[in-house]
Amino acid sequence: MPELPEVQTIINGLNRIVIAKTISSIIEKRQGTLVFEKGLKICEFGKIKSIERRGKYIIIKTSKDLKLIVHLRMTGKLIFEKDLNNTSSHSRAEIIFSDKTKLIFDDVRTFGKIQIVNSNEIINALQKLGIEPLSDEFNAEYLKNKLKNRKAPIKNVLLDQTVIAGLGNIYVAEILFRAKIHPAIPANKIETVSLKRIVLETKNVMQEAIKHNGTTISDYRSVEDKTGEFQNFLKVYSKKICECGVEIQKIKQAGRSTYFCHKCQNYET
DNA sequence: ATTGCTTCCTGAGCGC
DNA sequence: TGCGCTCAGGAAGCAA
Repeated sequence: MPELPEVQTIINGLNRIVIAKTISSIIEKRQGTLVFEKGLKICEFGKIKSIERRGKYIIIKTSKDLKLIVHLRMTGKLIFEKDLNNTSSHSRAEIIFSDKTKLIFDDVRTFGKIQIVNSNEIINALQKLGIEPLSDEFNAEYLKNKLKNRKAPIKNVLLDQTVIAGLGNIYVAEILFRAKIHPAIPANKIETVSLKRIVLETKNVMQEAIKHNGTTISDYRSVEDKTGEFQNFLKVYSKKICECGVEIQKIKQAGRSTYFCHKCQNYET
């Protein structure tokens, strides 16, 4: 499931491969994958001018003042393909370039979408996003302020994209393990010294995961169709035994599985 | 304002 | 081999 490091890896790949290519057409292979801004008239898509990330969103800007806003959700992939005759098993949309290459949006579970809007259009979901975990503004003070009225478990609140943009289930588990924080502690009960560890480990985990091209548990692939390597560095997510020798606990929080070590992650604020 | 439940969807893995 | 069941989960929409 693509989270910030996977999305960043994809963007790095796109910037190597498809920047400046001219889009000749975009083909929808499964209805509902492409979402056009209401009333938008498109004559030409233009050239790919820039590719940026915000949270888990990929924002592709073109020379014809359009934005393609891609969200991969659970199983979405953007795979570059040199042969127009080739496709993939779950191709949902294909961005065709004038040089007879294409970018395939492949998505098994079909939750992913590509929104196509005017470059000046402000997307509600993007506007509501919290700050980027790798920015300097993400610090203990920011977190303390954001969490002060949140009594939900810290695990759930860290997954809230309006608090921090880009974390998902795998990385939150790893961050809380490294910060030695129990996932069920109410967010507003966590002391500043612990918040500082969360901030530090969030940045560490994000940087290390980007360095290793993200985490592939099952579906995630880079633009070049390669797996990430950070799965080799995971300490708790989908693990059975902690490195301390104790059995990893698996619980449900807000409908999602949480992995943690009850010995290393004490229920202390 | 905050929280949690449901929904979308397909394929893998499991027991029988 | 194949059937039916459970699980995986990001975020929108909704009710409380």
